[in-house]
Amino acid sequence: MLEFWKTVHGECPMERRTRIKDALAGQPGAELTVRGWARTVRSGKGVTFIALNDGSCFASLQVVAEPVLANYEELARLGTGSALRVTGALVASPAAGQAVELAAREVEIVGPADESYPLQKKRHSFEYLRTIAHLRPRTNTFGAVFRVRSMLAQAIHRFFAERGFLYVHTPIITANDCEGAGELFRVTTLDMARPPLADGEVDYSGDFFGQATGLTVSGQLEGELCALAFGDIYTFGPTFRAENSNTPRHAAEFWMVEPEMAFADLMDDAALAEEFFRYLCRFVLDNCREDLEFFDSHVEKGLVERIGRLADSAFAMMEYGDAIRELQKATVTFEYPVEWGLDLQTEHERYLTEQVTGGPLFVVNYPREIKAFYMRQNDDGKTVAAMDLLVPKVGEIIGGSQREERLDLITARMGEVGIAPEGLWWYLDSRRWGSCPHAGFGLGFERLIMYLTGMENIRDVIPFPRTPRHAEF
RNA sequence: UCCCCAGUAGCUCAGUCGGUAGAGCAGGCGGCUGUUAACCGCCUUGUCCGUGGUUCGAGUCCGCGCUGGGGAGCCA
Repeated sequence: MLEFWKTVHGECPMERRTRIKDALAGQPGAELTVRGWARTVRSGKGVTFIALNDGSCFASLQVVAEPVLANYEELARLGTGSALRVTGALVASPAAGQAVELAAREVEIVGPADESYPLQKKRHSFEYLRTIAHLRPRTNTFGAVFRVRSMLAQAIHRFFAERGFLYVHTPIITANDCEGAGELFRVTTLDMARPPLADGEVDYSGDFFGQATGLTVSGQLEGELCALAFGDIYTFGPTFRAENSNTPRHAAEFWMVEPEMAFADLMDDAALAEEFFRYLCRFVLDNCREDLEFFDSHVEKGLVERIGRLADSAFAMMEYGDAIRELQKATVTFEYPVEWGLDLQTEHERYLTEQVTGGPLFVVNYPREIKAFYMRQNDDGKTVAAMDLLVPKVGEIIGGSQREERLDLITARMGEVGIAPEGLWWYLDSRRWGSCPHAGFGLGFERLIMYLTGMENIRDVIPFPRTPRHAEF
């Protein structure tokens, strides 16, 4: 390929760049070329310092430019944000603050940035940075967030791969409108100005798929089908909810991890969730240390210690019924009533995980009336084998259950809640032949990132977030 | 969707009792032998979110709208 390039262009492509992460770990004396963006430019009388960052790590490399450089005058007036190529020698830094710095021999201004560049070398509010989401990856905070996001995504695959779970790609376009997990975004090629009608309703029979379709709200049902073939599977992909939710914890487009295990019950499910969660805590401590230290000092004090405790300790578990009793004997007053049969409100969940256990807490075996049709009915006739993992600040981060594997019981339950079995014939077939106990859960990927970085708004852990009225970028 | 709060210079914010605005940063000029979001001096910058009203006079008080944030619901 290189030979081909040379015959066409007559020269080599860009010489290999050294990533700043590697340059900072290098030994003095090394000659190298780095490329990146100026974070700050400080000019003294006879020397200019440029903090150069290429996103490969949190830290910037200090480039030292002296007046002997041909374009020194230009460099001394360089604006924050400029893209540069710097070739020079790595030298031990005579000043405190960094072990090594790059003594520039040649600096090319690849892409200048003038004073109208919106990112300044000062603190900006997260709200403002959301309005310039196209530039915010170049900031300290968002650089760290998106590096951690990438590392966590890979850690998730590694966790499941190490345990023999099959990675399944479930459909993004779906005709399931009865999963009961939120409003669907419609997917259609019909003419929205003049849709075909039948009996006053939109007639989707002529639509692209011959029926009404939308974007998936969960890959669980298809995941279950694959679990009943491969044993242990997981999905990891985008999920869409058209709910008009305006909170720091909800987005219209987010990523969800959904493992599903055959021949497993609720306790197996909770055990997997706990092992998974603690693995990810340990992973970021071991692999994202520099970014975590930044979050610890600038976003949430004590973050590293909190995650460290989490990685080492067992999670608490509580029956729903015990949770109700715990709330009823609480001395604080709640806005919403506490009574067996009612769902736990955010204030209740926070009290349990923040005041009662002071850490992650599984609440299990909820009343059947407040949970989804596919959850396995317990022998008491009142509860289902559901579990929620609650964590301080973020609230519910995992929701899961053992699934109802008995055809007669799940069919009866669908009838009770008004879901037509015809639309889910394929799902019910899994209970018709070779059915077995199985269980799984859904983890909100962004909520995990929030919990492990201390970031408090989901819009700040997604590069280009989609929320009501926001689909820019 | 409901409740609460906010919107002032490019950015972060102050603005008292109603008397048409100010600081830091950014930017410009100058200074400084090595700085650490450098520092020092001087200079420039406004549809006070929009709209209607009260008033001699509104950034300030009131109504409506828009935008943002927080809380709630829904949930991951």
